[in-house]
Amino acid sequence: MVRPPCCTGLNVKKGLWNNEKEDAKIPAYVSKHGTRNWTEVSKKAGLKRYGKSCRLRWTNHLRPDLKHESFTPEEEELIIRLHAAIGSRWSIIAQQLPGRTDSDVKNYWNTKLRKKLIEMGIDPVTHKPFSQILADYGNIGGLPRARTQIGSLNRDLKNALMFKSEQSQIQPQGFPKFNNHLTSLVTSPKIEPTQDSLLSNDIYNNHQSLDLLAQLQSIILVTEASNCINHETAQPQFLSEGSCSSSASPSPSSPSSIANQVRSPLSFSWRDFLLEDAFHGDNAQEQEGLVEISTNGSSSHKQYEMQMNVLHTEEKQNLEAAQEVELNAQNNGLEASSSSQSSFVEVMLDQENDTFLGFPGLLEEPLYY
DNA sequence: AACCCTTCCAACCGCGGAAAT
DNA sequence: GATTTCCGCGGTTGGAAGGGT
Repeated sequence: MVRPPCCTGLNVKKGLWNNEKEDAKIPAYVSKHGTRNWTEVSKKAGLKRYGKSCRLRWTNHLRPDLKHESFTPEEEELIIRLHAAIGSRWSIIAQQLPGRTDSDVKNYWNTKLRKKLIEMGIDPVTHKPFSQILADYGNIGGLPRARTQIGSLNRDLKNALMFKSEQSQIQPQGFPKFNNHLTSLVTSPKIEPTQDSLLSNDIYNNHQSLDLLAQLQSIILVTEASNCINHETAQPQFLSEGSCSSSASPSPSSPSSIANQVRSPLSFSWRDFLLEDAFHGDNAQEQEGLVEISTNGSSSHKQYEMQMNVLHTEEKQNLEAAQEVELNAQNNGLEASSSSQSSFVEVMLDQENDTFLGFPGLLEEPLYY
């Protein structure tokens, strides 16, 4: 007993939506019946399109709340920063940009921002200057733990190196001269903004955005923490000793697509590398807390439910409670069939106003925009 | 005017998870 | 529980548009 196929026998149309009558049918139907079932929308609105195609047309073009003007510098900055924090999770990034779709953001990144960063000498994947990557590339070669992690430089780096080699002006430190609005941005919240910088408008200057960044970074950590719990034995070389529950065993019943990604020894990831440092936090001066993050053990990042319960270490009761939860988390990790897992990460907090500063080691280094 | 090249973006594709049956 | 469809996401691509020669 299975669902009947929705579109068999239908003479389904593909390609551009250049017929205004087609476009008009979707909003008319959606306003009456909503967007719950796109197959129904397609059928009942009389469109010879797959429901999926109708949904795409609606979400990317016909939705009344969409912005159609070009991206503002502020939006541009936000995209770059969020991309630095969470990578190409366009739907999450787009949620922070009212009126923009994931497709908008993705296209804008691929056509404009990526190139812009490359021309500035910044690797759009790691958000670090190519010169620093090269330096690190040399340094990392000497580190025992990283010997097998370094593969080849990515295509962008190569392109940029070619691009830079064509430039007659070479900057002393290997940094290009910046001449656009991104020039003076420094992303670390710990660094004082210069007067002429755009940090006055910077997202780091309001706590709401800091919270957002915290959540987004948590996605990375939750994802990796989940990997850690489920697949520690499979990928021990990417995670520091002690950063995971050592008693956790892989969970065959809940395979994670992220965790299952085969990480070739040759495919070096800066995110993995930085994350590894994040678990080595050594910031005695910073007030540290514990962030409890609950996951449902599912593989996709969108499935995670996060609780950002900050527990100050100085509050003994909370700490004891946190330790108890941690213990439970470890126990849960032992259960392959457990539907709920927990893990802990350290965070840095601003003691005065109790706001999120970052994860130890993760964003301590400034980004170079 | 014709051709070529680049840019841009709308749409498609494939995947994984959820939901329906 | 098995099977199929639906939905949402990120990556990729085809082709229109624009600019240069």
